[in-house]
Amino acid sequence: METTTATPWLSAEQQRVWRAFLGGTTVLMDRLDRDLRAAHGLSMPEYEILVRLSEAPGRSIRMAELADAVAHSRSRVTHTIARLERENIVLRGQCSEDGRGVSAVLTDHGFSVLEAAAHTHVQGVHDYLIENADPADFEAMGRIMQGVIESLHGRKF
Amino acid sequence: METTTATPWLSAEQQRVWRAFLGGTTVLMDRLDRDLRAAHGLSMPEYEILVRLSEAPGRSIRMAELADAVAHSRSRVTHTIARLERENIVLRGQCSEDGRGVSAVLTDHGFSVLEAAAHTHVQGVHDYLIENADPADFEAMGRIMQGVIESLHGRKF
DNA sequence: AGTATGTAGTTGATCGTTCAACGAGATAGA
DNA sequence: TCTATCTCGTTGAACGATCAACTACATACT
Repeated sequence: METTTATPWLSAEQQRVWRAFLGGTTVLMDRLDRDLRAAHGLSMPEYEILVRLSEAPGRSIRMAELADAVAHSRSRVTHTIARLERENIVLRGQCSEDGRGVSAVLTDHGFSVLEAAAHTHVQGVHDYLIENADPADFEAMGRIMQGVIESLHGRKF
Repeated sequence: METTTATPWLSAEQQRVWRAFLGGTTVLMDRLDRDLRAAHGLSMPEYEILVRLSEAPGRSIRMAELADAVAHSRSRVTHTIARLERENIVLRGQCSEDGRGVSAVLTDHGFSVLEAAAHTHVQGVHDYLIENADPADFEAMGRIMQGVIESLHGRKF
């Protein structure tokens, strides 16, 4: 007789946690995004990209690498960088060593926008997430999400 | 002398956790969404709405209440329900007791779509998230996200 | 009753993301 | 060298979310 693998249903408790996760990430991301937009005209995805650029040598990263770092599609990064370029926050540079390569570079203006935005963002993360969280719980969440990344994103980040 | 409240910077460890959270939710949601779309033509937001409807008395919830339950704007819910209505998964009903009220109702066809989708979804949540997570860590994440919801979503969910 | 204010839900424009298709340069094999 | 095949990055169309404006009904006040 054949054994069909039954779908492993979630326990009531697991379901409760999963829903809290869904709802929590929704309101948290939404709020951080709104705060950033209101104060600096920057969306969360844009902000994340700028952070990566600011930390890279030469404040410059190749498009594909950038896409991988923030886990967005290449197309998405192309569009996002195009928008940021229009605002003079980043610029595109030809990549030496690879004729196809294009790298995004954070401008000085972009860097100062990011510096300002970082305050808003970090304050939000602190107030909405860290403030009322038990540090041990916070660590636990880190372990879990790190595991998720490793299993779904081919061991990156 | 005046004391300006300094931005409470994140520790290296907190930053590590926060980035894992950002990256993890991105790849996790993306994957769950893709699985659902590929197998049942349903997005995550759509799926969440159907779950709420399926649990409600009469498989029916008023638009505003639904919007609040999934933490989406009313406009967004209107559009989403409109799409689902086109596919005969939900239908709109006039709400008795309130002339303005409209309630979304899950159709029988919608219910069977949801039943099928639930297998895919739950399997995903299990495989990508729960499987390799320590149960205590998982509980910890639940506490944190519950706290986030309570502070940002006016104590709902 | 009549007016003002608030809430429910919708609409259409705009903006950001996804998707499929593409051009161009790199890489590997015959 | 020639020709696959792969990766890089872009493009434009389609789709979904956001936003401001709006209609219609409800509620509260006078």
